Amino acid sequence: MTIKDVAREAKVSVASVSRALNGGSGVTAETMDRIREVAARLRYIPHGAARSLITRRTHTIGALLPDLYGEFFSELIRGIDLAARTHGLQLLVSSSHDGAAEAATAMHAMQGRVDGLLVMSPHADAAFLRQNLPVGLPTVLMNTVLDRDDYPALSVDNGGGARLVVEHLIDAGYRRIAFIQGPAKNHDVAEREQAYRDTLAERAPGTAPIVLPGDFNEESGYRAGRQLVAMHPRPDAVFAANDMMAIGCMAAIREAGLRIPEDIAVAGFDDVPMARYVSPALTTVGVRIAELGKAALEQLMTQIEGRHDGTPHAHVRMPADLMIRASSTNERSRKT
Amino acid sequence: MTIKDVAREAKVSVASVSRALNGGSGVTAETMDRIREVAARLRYIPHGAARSLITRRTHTIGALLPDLYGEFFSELIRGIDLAARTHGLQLLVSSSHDGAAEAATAMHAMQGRVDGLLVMSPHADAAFLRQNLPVGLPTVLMNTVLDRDDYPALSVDNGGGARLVVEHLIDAGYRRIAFIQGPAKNHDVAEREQAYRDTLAERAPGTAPIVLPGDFNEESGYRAGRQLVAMHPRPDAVFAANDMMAIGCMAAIREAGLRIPEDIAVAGFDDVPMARYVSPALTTVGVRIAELGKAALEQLMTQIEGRHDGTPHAHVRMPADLMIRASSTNERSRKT
DNA sequence: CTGAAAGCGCTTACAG
DNA sequence: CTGAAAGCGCTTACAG
Repeated sequence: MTIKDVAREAKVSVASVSRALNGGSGVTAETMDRIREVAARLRYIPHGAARSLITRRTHTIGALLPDLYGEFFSELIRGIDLAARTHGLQLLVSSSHDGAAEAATAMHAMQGRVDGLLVMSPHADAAFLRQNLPVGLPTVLMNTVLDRDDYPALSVDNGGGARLVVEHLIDAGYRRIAFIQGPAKNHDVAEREQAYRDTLAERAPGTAPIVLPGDFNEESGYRAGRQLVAMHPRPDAVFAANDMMAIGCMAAIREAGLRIPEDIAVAGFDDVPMARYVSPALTTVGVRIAELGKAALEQLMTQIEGRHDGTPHAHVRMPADLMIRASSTNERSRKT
Repeated sequence: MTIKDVAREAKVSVASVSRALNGGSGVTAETMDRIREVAARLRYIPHGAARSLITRRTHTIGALLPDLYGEFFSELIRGIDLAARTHGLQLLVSSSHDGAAEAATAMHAMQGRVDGLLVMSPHADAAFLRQNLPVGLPTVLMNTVLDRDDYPALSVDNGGGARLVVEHLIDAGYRRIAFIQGPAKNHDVAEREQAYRDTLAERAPGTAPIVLPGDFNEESGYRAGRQLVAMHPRPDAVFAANDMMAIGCMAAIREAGLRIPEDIAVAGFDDVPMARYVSPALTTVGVRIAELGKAALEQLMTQIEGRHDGTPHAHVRMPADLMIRASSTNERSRKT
């Protein structure tokens, strides 16, 4: 069932069918009606690949993400999808690029299938991108390690968010503040840890950083919590690099018979929906993930539509908001 | 940068370039090496749409979903994506088809872009599908209203899961069991409600069903909870059509100064990750969503590869598991 | 092994 | 307004 079948059945050329079905300029009303009637009757649907080949437009954007699973990516995809819909775009997603080779393959697979690319990848350093991105394909980077480059980039303000948490804990009177790390090479985590160390040094000089390993999963937070409660002196607050670890850590603290936040305050990062529901509710950093996705897509659209003015692309930081909840607000606050 | 550029630079025909880059059978090792070297140097990447047009393969499958957001869809997409990766397939997602027209447009947009389609849509009745699905495109239905048709279908065993919940509550001694509905025209909800009514009639004859409206959002569960606690006689258990409403309902019960499960037991449906973390932990039905996605994709693959034997497609029900947690296990159980 | 040619399904100048 | 023709970038029989 192709445009030829419609043309034959309607007794016109394929050119007329094409015109009738694409707005109809250049055909009489009668011709158009007849063609449309035939197309509908034959259930003709234009072939996307063929159309893309000639129009150079796919009305699709690609999203290369480390994963599709979990609160964070669910929310990110939602933001991207919502914005994409307002532009009439489809979404081609690709995930789990464990290695650089896989990430490269995924990028290549986008060639000729998308009008632009949204990339969030731990492999996305400058050399890798230059080597593997289809040339000329508009691209926007998300949560990238690049501070400024040929590509526009948007990131969560990890440093700013972490700073707000540590300042809040210090203001609430906590001093021995531990940090639970995320995956080793994760750039977001590195920024959060750096801000933790810097803020501690600035606002509570003389207090030593206490850093525990983690991997973003709840279990690693639980393990860190077990270590934590056994320390001498015991930390009186813990800042986990994400919410799931903070929640795992809370379980370990409770198991040890300690109270939150009286004995140990807990804070996380991300503000996943669950953060509001755990008990006590978790103090955390809201990162407006959907907004990040939306902003990235809008930035991509200005590139696709050629509206970018050629100036170097700034690296936009999405603001992070401190969400103070019960896990860090001691009624009998030590300060004041 | 097309295959022609590579051919010119390597001083061969485009046919040889094509052969060298697709496995290399039919070219000498030297020719192949030279061509590949040139292709790499020129950073040539084949144009996906052009290749799809001639090979009739896109190595992409489409997923039409009502939404991309939330635990359920996140998990579903994860299952689909994981399975797709093992087959080397990309994923084209489309969501939020509020109306039938939008759903039709989304289906049409898949034509020529995917090798097969996974459809989960409230608009997916038989007539609509026959009218709008690209003819000849392998399709698998998920959570459909169709019991058996020309399309293979997979669903959560809503009835079985709901039955398990109600039986469990009755066995635990609860009798005045209320049900909180989901969105009006949702077929999953209808199946759950029917099983609730049936099981109640069978296992606790004479007890009247108590049905409250809801829309799957937490707030509607909260509102239902407020109604619930004000009833005379007050229900002693509530079964919400999904977990988020159950969680909202729990908040209302607690606010009324009542205990869970001593005064009112609560159960949900879905087993979202959060269900384990609320306090008390929520009794619910685990629906193996990722497995549903994976099974749907595998079913689609047998169709795409022409392995289907032509017999009518069965409607597969994915088993649902009762997860008994503290929200329904009264220490001082009335029965025993 | 290698290349010229046809063709996938469409759109769009170009004539008439 | 309408149609014949070229062409998008690729693959694959078909000859040589």
